[in-house]
Amino acid sequence: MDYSTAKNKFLQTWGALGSQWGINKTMAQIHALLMVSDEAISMEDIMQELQISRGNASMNLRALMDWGIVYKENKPGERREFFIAEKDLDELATKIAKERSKREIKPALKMLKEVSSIQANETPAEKHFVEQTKKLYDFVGRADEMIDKVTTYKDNWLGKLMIKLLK
Amino acid sequence: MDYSTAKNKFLQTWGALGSQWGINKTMAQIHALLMVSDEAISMEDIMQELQISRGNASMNLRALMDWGIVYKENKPGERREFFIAEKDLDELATKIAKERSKREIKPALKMLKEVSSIQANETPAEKHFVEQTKKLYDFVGRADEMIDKVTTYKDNWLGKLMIKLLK
DNA sequence: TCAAACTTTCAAAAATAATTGAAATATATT
DNA sequence: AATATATTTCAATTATTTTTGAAAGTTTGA
Repeated sequence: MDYSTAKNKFLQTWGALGSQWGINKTMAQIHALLMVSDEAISMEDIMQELQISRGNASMNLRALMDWGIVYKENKPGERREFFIAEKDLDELATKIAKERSKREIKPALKMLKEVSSIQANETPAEKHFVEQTKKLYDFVGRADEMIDKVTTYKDNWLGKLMIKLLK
Repeated sequence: MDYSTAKNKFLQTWGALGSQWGINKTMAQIHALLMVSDEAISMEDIMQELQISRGNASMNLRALMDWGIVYKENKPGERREFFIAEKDLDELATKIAKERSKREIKPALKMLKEVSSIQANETPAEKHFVEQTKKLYDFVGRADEMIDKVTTYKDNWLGKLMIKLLK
């Protein structure tokens, strides 16, 4: 397999993986492209490489910067903007985890807290509803916390020890 | 907030959360409905409660059973089928993790192995591509492994210790 | 074996999400 | 200030995903 084929395969598969996890395919692909590029890339080049429109490129680059995993880079003497990706994978994972937690998990937790706090009457149905949503609240809360801890401490000694122990 | 409002809010929000993580909204909602129900539910009742068609209910129940997180239950003297959800949340998380790993992560790993194995020439671009995809391969592989271990051992003493230590 | 009760399948329709492209806006240069 | 270059916005279009519903299939029991 040659470089160009490999690169295409990578961009293609990474985009599909993104989709499967609720991330816009183009967004995943732009990030993938920046990840494997040895230098900053202009919007023009991104459009060219992924065959996408200017609007699409602009919007998804904005989203990636909002996530904190892509940065602008200004080249001296160059008018247009260049982009680079966060390449430290631990840092990347941490940012993605924190962002998804904030945007998606935390609101779900809030809802679980609310609905599990209703005054249930004596029927089995209502009692069970409260019981289950309480359990779900505890569980999701713990999982969210754990992901946060695991990503935060991934590169320190404690984390390394744990990860080793888990092997 | 009364029971019916709370239940609706739960089903609604859980469905949205599913969507955000690449899971069919109805599939997430059927599972949610079964999770908080104190008894097995017929397809008819699921259709009724979520206001969905027979085909939709049938297909998504099939998918949930393929994931191994919903089971059929036969009531004596009853012709039609009833459904119950896996209610042990550790077990649920384990099954979801294993299934997503198998369907989505493993194929991505396979691709990363392939594309990072190309014979790169001396250009910085090709060298960097191989370097990055190799790193990605290692990282995704480790993450995949860790999720597997964490979920598998979640309810034994080792896991409990770790989780406590991570607090 | 037949018919009633129930479930599955899948092509067509509907709903949702992503993308385009051109006008508007912003920024830099002369 | 005027012009050129670059970026953003967003209504309209296109693509993708989900849902429907009726026909086909299956199972049970009379």
